Amino acid sequence: MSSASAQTEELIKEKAKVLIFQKGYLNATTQEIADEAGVNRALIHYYFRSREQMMEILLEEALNEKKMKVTESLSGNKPFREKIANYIDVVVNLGLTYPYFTNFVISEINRHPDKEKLFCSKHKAKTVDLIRDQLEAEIKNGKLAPIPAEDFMVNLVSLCNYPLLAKPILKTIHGMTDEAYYDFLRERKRTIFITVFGEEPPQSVFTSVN
Amino acid sequence: MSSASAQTEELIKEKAKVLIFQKGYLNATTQEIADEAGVNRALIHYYFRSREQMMEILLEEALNEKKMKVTESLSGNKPFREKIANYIDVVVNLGLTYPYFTNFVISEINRHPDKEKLFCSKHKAKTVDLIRDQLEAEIKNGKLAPIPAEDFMVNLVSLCNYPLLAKPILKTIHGMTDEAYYDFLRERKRTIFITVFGEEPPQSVFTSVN
DNA sequence: TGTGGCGTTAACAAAATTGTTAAACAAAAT
DNA sequence: ATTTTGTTTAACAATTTTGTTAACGCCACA
Repeated sequence: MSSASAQTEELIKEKAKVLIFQKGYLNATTQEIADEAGVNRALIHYYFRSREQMMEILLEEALNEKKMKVTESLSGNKPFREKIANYIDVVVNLGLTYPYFTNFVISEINRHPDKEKLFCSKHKAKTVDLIRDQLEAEIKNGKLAPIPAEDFMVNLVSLCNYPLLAKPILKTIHGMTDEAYYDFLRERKRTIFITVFGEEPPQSVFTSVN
Repeated sequence: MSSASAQTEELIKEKAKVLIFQKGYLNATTQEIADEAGVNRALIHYYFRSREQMMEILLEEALNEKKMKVTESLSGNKPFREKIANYIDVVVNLGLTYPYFTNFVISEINRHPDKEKLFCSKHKAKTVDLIRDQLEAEIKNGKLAPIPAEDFMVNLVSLCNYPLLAKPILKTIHGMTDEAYYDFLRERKRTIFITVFGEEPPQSVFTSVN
């Protein structure tokens, strides 16, 4: 596999992700993807055989990246609040670059219900389990209002993901530019923490966007 | 317009909504819609001229229904918490029947950015304004932790909508049947209230699903 | 009874999208 | 220099999806 080849293949995947996961053009045609990458449409078939196979690769890659980052944010011997702060940071940052990724995954599941388990079961089940013990300990110690781990996680996921997903709507509501919207989201990391815990986050645990 | 005609037209719209907003088949073809309604595909063109025009009608109808219900839930002289409880109730119930409606709206906005303002601007801007004064009064009276109206609203919207939208994922995570999932969501109405206010809702303000 | 309008249908046409192929091209190896 | 290998392209073919049309059936009503 020559350098040029690897480059082109990567370019196509990259631009397809931009078009679909970033710009939210969920059903981009092969022509539109080729245009975005500035290459001939036939190359998509040369490298990926078919549109569908390319999609599967895109999905798997993005899924793995997210899975890895999320799992890491919730692993190790860190204190509970630090883990959750990391999680918020990671998910919001990912969402800032690929706001429509979740949207895409959901659409895919609806179109191919058989692949459902392939997508999330293993990974997400683990996510809840990564925090369950610590969460219950916090509650026992009176440091957190009692709440089932499932609800806590759903709250967290909702607060992190929805504002990214609903970007065009929220932007219009508040009459924001892209720039202002990103500022708003960065601020929201703290707001999410406060909403979930009822108190301020430790220190400046949140990173800025890449 | 004869009775049969009105019936068929309504049937097509109804079934299209089921397919797209309820089953999440976002890019249903005219054939699939016709099949769902059990009619000849040509009737879609007979009644709506083109697929696109039908979509516009579906969108407008669903949007108006939601707008009306949401606005009503937040209007009148009711106390703040009652309004918010009503809002949660309405949005979650709507989401139970049309979980992918928001998803669809977002996709549409991305495909046709020019229509953006048509969709939400007027309606949603009003939504925030419907609660701003009362929210600020609550904070002033020490009945609610200080929070900007925008953030409060985004929290609320996120917590209400995301779990519906992510139905297939969440169902898989917790290994739920459809039945169990609906129970979970009904329970969540209370959870959302508690998350947002940090305390229990008034009484049994929440209705069961229709 | 038969005529006209309306809803419905199947068959066809057009457009959009995906997939294939053969030839042109470039770079490296012989 | 020539072959070889791998990349890119334009042109074509196949498929899918949308849109159109002409004919059929049905019912109300003259």
